[in-house]
Order: sequence, then C-alpha cells, then structure tokens
Amino acid sequence: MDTREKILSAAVRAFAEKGFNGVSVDEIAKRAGVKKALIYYYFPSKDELFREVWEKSLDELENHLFSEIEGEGSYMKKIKGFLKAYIDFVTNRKVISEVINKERASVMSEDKWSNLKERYEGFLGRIAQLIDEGKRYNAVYDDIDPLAAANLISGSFGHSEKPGVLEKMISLIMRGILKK
Amino acid sequence: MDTREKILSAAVRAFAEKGFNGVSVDEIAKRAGVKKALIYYYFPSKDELFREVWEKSLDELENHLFSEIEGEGSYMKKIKGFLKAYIDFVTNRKVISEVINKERASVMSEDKWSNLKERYEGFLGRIAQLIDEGKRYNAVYDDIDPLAAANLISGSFGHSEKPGVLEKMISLIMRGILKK
DNA sequence: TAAGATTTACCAACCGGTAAGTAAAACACG
DNA sequence: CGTGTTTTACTTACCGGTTGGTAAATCTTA
Repeated sequence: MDTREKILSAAVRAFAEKGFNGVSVDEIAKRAGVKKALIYYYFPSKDELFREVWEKSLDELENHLFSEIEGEGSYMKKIKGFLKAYIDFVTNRKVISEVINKERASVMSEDKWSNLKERYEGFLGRIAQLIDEGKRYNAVYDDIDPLAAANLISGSFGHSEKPGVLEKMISLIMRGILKK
Repeated sequence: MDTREKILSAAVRAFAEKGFNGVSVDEIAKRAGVKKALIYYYFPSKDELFREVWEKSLDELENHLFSEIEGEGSYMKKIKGFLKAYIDFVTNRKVISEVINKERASVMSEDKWSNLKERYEGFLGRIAQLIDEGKRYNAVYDDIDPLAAANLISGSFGHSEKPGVLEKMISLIMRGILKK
C-alpha cells in the first residue's frame, strides 16, 4: 500500500468515527503515520480529501450491490440478491458503511458538497430503477413508488449495531414491496 | 421569550444546519443576538448546550407522536395515527427533525453522548412497544420484529426533501407491518 | 445597594494551509 | 559508464485566524 492509499485509509476510518468536522488533518496524518504537510502534497485540501473518500466509498458500495446481481434470474431473485448483498456490505464493510451514514445528512444539505449529493442521488436512482424494473416484471407491487423504496433501503444504513435487526428491517421492506 | 430560550432556539437552528462540530459557540451567540460569554453564563459548556437541545428535541418529537394517539380506538388506528403524526412532525417541525437526523449517527456512536444514546433507545423502545401491542391486538403481522420496525420508521427521518416521498415511504412501511 | 444579567477583554490550544528546505531517486547525455 | 540536473517524496517550521472557555468589569433593576 503506497503513501496516498495509506492516507486515504486513515481518512476513511477517521471520518467514519468522528465525522468531517470532528477530525483534524493532523489527526489523519498521525493515524497514517505521516506528517500533515504530506497530506497537502497528495491532496489539495481537506475538502478534496473527503470528496475522494466519499466517492470511493460510494463506488465500492454501488459496485458491491450491483455487480453480484448482473447475472440471469428473475427480478424477484435480483431484488432479493440485492438486499442480501446490502446486508452483507453493512456487516462486513463497517467503516465504509459508517462514513456514508454519518456524513450523509451533511452531504445532502450543504452547498459545498452539491456534486457529492448528485452522486448519491444517482446511486438512489439506480436502486429506484431496479425496483421499477421489478414492477414491470411483476415482482413488485405496482403501486410502489420506486424512489421511496430506494430511500427506505438506503436509510437502513445507520442501524447496524444490534446483530439481526438489520436483517429483520430488510425482510420487512421485502414484504412491503415484493409480491408473495 | 427569555434569553435562555433565545440561545436554545438559535442553537437548535445552527446545529440543524451545520451539525455540532460545524458550528462555533460564537456563531450561536451571534444568531441569538448575545455575546458568547453569556452562553457560558447559562450553559456550562458547548457539550451541555447540545445535550439540552437534543433532549428537548426528542421530548417534542416523542410528545407529538404519542400524545395524539392516547385516546381510544383500535391499534390499527393508533399505529396509523402514529405514522400520520410522524409525517406531520417531519413536515412542520423541520428544524427539530433535522437536528435529530443530522446528529443521530454521532450521538449513537460517540462515547461522550452515551446518555443521549440511551435516551434515543428509549424512544425507539416506545415505538417498538406500540408495534408489539399492535401484534397482540391482531393489527400487526405476528412475525414482525418490533425493534426492526421502530428503526425503519425512525430511519425515514432524513429523506424529507422531495415532497410526497416521505408519505410513500410510510405507506410502504404500513404495508410491511399492518394487516390488510 | 445588593444580586442577577450582560459585556469586554483576554487566553492557550488548535485549526487548515503554506514556504522553504532536504535526501534520494530518476533522468539526460557525453 | 559517470556525472550533472531535474523530479519525487517527505519534513520542519511557521502563519493568521478560530476555537472553547474564563475572569473581571459594567450594566440593570428591584
């Protein structure tokens, strides 16, 4: 792992724990075992560092969720596989899940993150599209609002503490949207 | 409105917009039209000020949700009324909704807010209890996990931007938990 | 004039960011 | 190959501004 990656890795852990404003550049530097000025050698600002952390995190999540359901199968199976992959990600990639969850409200409301907001809305849109296709293939109740379902799914992020609860939240969502 | 209340009112607005670490005590003072030192006359620290803001916000939310459904009526009606009150609160008390949503992840994970975490878990517990009673009175599917449902409902907080989406999220939850 | 309310002035620590320098690796070329 | 030159990776030391917090002085009003 080269230096740039070490900094990114320390940054995502720090941001996940304490949030963007709760962490100083110097603390990230210490976690990465480098001097603060070196961070400014690789990244133009704290904002840009966070931007890259957030984008990489969302890339990983989106890739994990959509790559596994690319194969054949009914839309019922696709959506179930998607939700299963979702549980798997929240369980096994906790740091990335936490950074997305912790900073989501700020990213979605503060002007300076407007491009990250668009990125996240694109992610929601892809989930909504999956649900919508499920409707056309008779797997999803046809009075379901796809974007509402997408928001509900992605909102389950935060509550991954007590084991088992997330699974039950997802199965509740499944009953709400999937036929039979 | 006395000075203390003016400070609290400015604080909840500031915390809702920028989060705990994104706002300085001096900015809260300026919004309240007082000098910073006066905040320390009424509150021992920024942490304690936030603590009171959070507790008051949760008190208002909990009171709004549970006071309206105290009357008679079936549990089906109670739970529907509860979810309707929820939509009403998120729509009409945006500042309070936002402060709860924006700082929830930090409150639930950082040690220094452990008492606020317990407070929030008590709130979730009350929702779960309502769902559980709904099960015993045949209004809720009996394989529903009450705490999972409570988490799902309270997680819908963040996504109140586009009007109408929240309502559709809630009706999706209703289909997931309520019989018929 | 006593007690509570508010302001002024201040502090040490920390913040994001920068300038200047250094050692070593990579490169250019006779 | 050897040697001068440029580039890369990284450190030290610093800057102006902001932070949460405090002590003491001043104002207000009963």
